[in-house]
Amino acid sequence: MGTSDIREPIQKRSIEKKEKIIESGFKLICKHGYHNTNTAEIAKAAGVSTGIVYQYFEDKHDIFICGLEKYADNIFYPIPDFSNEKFNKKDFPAIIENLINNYIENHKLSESAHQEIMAMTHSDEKVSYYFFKREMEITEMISNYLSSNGFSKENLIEKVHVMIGIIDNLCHEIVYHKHKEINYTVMKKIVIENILALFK
Amino acid sequence: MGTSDIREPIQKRSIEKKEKIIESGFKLICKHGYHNTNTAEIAKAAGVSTGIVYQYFEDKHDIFICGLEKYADNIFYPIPDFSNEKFNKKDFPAIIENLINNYIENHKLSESAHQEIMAMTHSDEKVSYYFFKREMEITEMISNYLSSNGFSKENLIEKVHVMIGIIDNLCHEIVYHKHKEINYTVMKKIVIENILALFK
Amino acid sequence: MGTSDIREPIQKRSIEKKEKIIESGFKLICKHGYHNTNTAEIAKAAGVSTGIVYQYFEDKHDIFICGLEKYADNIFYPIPDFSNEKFNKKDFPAIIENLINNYIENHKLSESAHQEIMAMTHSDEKVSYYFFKREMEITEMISNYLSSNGFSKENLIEKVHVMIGIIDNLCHEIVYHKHKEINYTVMKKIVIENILALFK
Amino acid sequence: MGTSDIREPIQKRSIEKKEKIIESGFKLICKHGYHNTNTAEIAKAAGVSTGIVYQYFEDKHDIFICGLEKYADNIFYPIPDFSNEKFNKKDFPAIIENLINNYIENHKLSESAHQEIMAMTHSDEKVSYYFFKREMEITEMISNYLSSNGFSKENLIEKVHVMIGIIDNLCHEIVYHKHKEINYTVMKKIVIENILALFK
DNA sequence: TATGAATGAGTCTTCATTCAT
DNA sequence: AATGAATGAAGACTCATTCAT
Repeated sequence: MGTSDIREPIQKRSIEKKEKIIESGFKLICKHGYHNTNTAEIAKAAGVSTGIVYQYFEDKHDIFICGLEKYADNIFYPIPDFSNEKFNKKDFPAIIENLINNYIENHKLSESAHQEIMAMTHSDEKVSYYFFKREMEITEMISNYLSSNGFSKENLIEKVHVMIGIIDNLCHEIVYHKHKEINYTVMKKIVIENILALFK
Repeated sequence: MGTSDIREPIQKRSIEKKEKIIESGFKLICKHGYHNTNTAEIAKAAGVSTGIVYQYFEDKHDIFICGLEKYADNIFYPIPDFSNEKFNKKDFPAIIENLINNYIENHKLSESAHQEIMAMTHSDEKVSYYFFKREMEITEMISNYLSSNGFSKENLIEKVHVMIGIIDNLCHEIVYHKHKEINYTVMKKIVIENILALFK
Repeated sequence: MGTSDIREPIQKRSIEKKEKIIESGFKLICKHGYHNTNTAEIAKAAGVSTGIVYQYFEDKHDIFICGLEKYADNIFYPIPDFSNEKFNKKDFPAIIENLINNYIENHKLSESAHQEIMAMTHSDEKVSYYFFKREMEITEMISNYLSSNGFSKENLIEKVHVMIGIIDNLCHEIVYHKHKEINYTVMKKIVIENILALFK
Repeated sequence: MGTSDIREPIQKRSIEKKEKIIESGFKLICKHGYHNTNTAEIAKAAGVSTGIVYQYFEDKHDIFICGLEKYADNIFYPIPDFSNEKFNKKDFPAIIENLINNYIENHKLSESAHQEIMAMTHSDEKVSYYFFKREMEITEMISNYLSSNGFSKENLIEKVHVMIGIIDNLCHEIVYHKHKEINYTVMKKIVIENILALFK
């Protein structure tokens, strides 16, 4: 009846428990899909009873959203390790390569999370909202970074957005080993060159 | 599983009925998601009884796979309208633009099918297999086309694959209007230039 | 998702099945209380599966309401067996006695239904609405009957309402044998005299 | 069941705490219904932890019964404010009116308690027992009072019982405003006259 | 072939009660 | 004595699949 009796844990033990549920739940959902994961499994994986789950979360969906908020940074678009210092134009290739490697690492960590989230994007407004917001945030962040390093502002947003897409695709290929016909070392090289061309 | 009692319809009426179920089912599943679509809805949309569905299909999953096989060509990677004739290098930009427009049209038609399929890709081996296979087929098809038009075979597969990814991303952006910050006309222009650069 | 997929049975078999669920459900709920009766029990008592219950009814509550609508006439206030003919003033005592006997019969039949319904009256608007409406209907029906037989219209509604209350109490006493200290034959006689005095 | 570990509080603080739980619990249960009130709410309303509840009470049901025992006097049948002095026959109407007003006050205070208790009466033997016992006690008390004031003992119990029922109904009507068609001032007048007639 | 009524296992969620602290 | 986190059994409801007709 009340709007929500969700308890916000204060004690360290409880906080850890809540974190554990988010972690286990999000992991399972990402691995097997939202609908193929039930609350009993989540509770079991987190080492708690089913009941306690509902003291910390509204419902199953809430667990997923919490996981999204918690891990999204690392899943979608890792915040580039931009030092505040200006970079030299000749370092740009290295910076791109670094960015790519970061992405790949993240994709490896997040396993299938990315795809599950993409999946829910079109049937779940909350997921969709979060995903798109995050995508734009990172686009703007990179744009600003490049802009403050002397890159032309003209169509910068669009260029960065294209770049992110390219990198994202590359990562998927590499992490999920989608096609044996593709030589990933070559592909990576091509991607870098392509991005450099993009910013001329 | 095991021996099945699935009837392969011979009569025209029956064939049409089966096709209708595939069409309705696939459409609904793509629109609302696999788990948000139930067999009753599918049957109703197809104008048949729930019972008959199980005479044509193993189970609900089977309907989706059949839809995948039937419509995937148009959803994922439309077969480029390559005439067998050689093309002139100076026509390449136009060909690319054409390819992009084709893609966009297809995405519009298939609405959210693409995302739903991607979603199931990681929890469903059959979907995954079909998707990856198809992706590679089209990559090779385009590669061959370019190769036979004088493009260097060196890393061609990889280049084409990168290109497809870029186009795919562009289409998503345009079709789903994901971000209001992005100017899609500009983005499209950038993508074309970028692809041209890719093949130098 | 749709507003309701409740099926209205057309075939005789199905209609009977729906009736059976209402009957079993209402009986159980009245006997053990709404919260002490679960859907599995209702289904079992009706000789059907739990699933089918939800094809005919919105939810458990709906079953109860249907039972209410179906049986309420007999439970609360049986429609008095008023012939259209005028009655002679000297027959009034007999008519009252008849009314009382009718009530008692009904209470016996409905067992504890009456109390369960009263119980839900204050936490369930639908039940409450139905109950009060019915109560007034019968009050007005009797008022009209008496009025058309020459009884003064002055405060007639109120008098009838008081009368109904008296009869209702008497029935409860008699049917539930609430108190061994009470001589029910005597009580009944007193009630009749009291009602006569009411209408002078 | 069996031996219990229920602690009977001795210290003043504890006694107060137990009283508070009874009060809060009984109030909530009467207001929202037994099944719509959970122990967490009761504990919260009483300003104690959920755990402590089970040191003072067997279970949730026990809280309600304790409330019943504690407050029933005021809910069901308020002890008439009979002075021991004899009353004059001509004061009888005033005494009746006083009794009625007392009842109405009590009903207003107890809100829906009465109905909730009636509700549980038929699915709960303990409640039932207590309720019926109490009802008879008050009947006898009033009977004795009237008897000692010169009223004939013949069928006195039954008459008083009928009277209590009439008053009870009146109170319900007035307190819950059940029907807008009824003029309560008139109804009250009729009831008084009716009761006077009952005792001639 | 076709229907759609029927099944019942499976899922989310609640809550009385217990227990570690 | 007290807390409130934790338990887990129980219940409402859904839906893929089967079956009587």
